[in-house]
Amino acid sequence: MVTIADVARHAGVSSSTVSYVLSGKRAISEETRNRVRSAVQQLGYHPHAGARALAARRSHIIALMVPLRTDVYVPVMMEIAIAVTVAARQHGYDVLLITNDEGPDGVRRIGASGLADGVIVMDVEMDDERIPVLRGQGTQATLMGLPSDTRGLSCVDHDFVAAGAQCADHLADLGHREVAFIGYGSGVYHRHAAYAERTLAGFRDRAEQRGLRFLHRSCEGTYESTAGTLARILADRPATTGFVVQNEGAIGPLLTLLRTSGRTVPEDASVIALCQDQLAEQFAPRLTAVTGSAQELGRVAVEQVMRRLTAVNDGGRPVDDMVLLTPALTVRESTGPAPRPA
Amino acid sequence: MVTIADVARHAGVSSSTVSYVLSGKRAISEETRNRVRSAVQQLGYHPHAGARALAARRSHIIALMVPLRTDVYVPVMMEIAIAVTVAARQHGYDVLLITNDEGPDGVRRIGASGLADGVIVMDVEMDDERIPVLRGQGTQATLMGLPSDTRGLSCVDHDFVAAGAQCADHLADLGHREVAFIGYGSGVYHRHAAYAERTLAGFRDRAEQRGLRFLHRSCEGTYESTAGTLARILADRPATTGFVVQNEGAIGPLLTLLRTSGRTVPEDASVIALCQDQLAEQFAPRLTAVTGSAQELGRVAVEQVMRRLTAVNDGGRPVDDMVLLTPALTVRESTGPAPRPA
DNA sequence: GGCATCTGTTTAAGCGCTTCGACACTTCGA
DNA sequence: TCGAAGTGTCGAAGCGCTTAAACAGATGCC
Repeated sequence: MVTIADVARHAGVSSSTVSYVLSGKRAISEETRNRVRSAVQQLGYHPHAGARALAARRSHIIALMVPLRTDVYVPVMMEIAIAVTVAARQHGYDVLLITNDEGPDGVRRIGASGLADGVIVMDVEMDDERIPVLRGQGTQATLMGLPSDTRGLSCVDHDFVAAGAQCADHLADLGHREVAFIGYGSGVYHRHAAYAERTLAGFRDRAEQRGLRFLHRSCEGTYESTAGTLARILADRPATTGFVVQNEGAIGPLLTLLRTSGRTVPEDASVIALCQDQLAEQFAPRLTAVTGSAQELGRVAVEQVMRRLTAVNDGGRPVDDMVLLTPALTVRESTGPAPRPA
Repeated sequence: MVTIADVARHAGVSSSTVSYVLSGKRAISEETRNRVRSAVQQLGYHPHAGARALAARRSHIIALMVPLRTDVYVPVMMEIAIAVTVAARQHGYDVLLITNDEGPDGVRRIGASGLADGVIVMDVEMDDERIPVLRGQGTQATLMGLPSDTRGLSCVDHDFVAAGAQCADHLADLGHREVAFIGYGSGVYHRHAAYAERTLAGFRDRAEQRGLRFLHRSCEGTYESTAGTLARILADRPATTGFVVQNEGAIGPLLTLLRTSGRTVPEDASVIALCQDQLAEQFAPRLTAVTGSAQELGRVAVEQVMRRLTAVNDGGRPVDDMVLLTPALTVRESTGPAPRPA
């Protein structure tokens, strides 16, 4: 293994000089700097991570705590995880993957062992058990999601309320009067998952403002469940012409079922999906969709932790910031003007 | 921060004794052990990861290198990543997430810095650039995938050849004579992605053995692409009654298109999907599918690295093992006896 | 010319842990 | 009864790095 001492010897300087060249924390003459740099190159030197963490009391690692549960649309999580990793690397950080099943103890472990300098917590609940631990340890963290009490924490999330509102607006603008919101399975609402409740609230409020009659039905995302849900909707409100689907699994079945029941999209019924653009493009007709950027979410989360880290490092108090990313509505082929009532 | 010295003081022993209690590397009397353990509990001691890595020359971290690319079915990757993380924790290891875009340099960095003790590399190509680096550094690694030269490495993968063969067998058993294989987009084959080529080869060989007439067509996974692909297949071979789909995006469109063209599944046409069971269950009819377990893949990969790590640690030479996991065919509602020729 | 100041570099003291060798004491076998 | 072997604990060295403090030499100022 190549150590800093090897580099120092090779460049004819002391090891502290090498350290200063690499960290830039002290002025070093250009000549020395170049000698050191080329020694580093030639020897293929990489500082030993553990030694660095021990001496500098910073590991240059952030932990990403991901849910183990899979009732949420999983591809998005991977996209976020990758976005976080890429963004972190740009700050010289690596990402440690922790699963949710470790719970509060996981957060404790990471903080107490100095394994990570900061934590990004996904799938945050309103009254998350991990939050008190985070506060107690003074672990620098960013939450993806909005807990009830955000003091001392940074948060970032999609603006689900806005997403819901956009759906209502779009349908209202097209002249629809009776609309239905096909949500996640009932378990998700019983758990009070914030993203589900907030989307629904945003939709509901805007729908009321715009004078829409609307229905919310939960749906497990299988074909049968979707069939049942749709049947109930059409039984209760036969005049429904606008559909918003949040459960990705229900999209395909819904389109098939509408077609089967003799409704053409978008002539007879309009469908808006709350899902990734990539998915929305796969269907026929291509779906009008409201989408939040997973990339952006990951990037912002990393930036928030970094900001907190540098603040603490400079002896300051980190600012608690909180960012809501506005999702975008992309109009495609699945929405159109409401049909004239028969 | 609580250090080992604090624990030692609290328990009235030396810090080396604490270390031995925790690692179990030397015999310690039961009484002392208990005193130390309770001190650890009371103080909430967690060893400093960096210090430990420095002294023991093991970080207790394994790196997982995931592809940045997204033309592969992404949910599976997240499932694997989580399975790896959970399995690693059971061995006292944490998982560091690295993206493919760092390429060989990423592997070099991880190895040289002692950040991770071992690496699991996903999405391995036949002639992967990272392999020589791995060998050169003597980094302990497991590859997910089968490169051409596996000397000095452990590998694990789904047995795609078997998966393809199972599809052919199942269709042949049901009496189908003309079958079509709807694969990934042409880019995947141009890249010589092993999973795609091996599945196809397995299918092709078995289909020939069983005397099936077959066609392979690539497909991008959009509705249009699937429509085009199906149209070509039916134009070339109107008597085709068996379909195998590997591209997850093409499944929904294919079912819709078959229905639209007046073919009922499974009475007029049988469909087998190569995808996750969860996805297969979402369609109507539920799909007969050949599925490899992502969980299992992750678990085996971790076990392989662990085995190598302990071997090296005990001064031995790690054995190169290579495991192919046989996927399972689950018969559901989308396959049935071939229709009698009109 | 002498003193303060600035620049660039080195020296040395740890960071918190593991582990080798030493040591004290007990037990066993001949 | 004595030496050998085993058991349980400790002391101290050292892992590779950072960083405060010291230092040497050049520069500027009065």
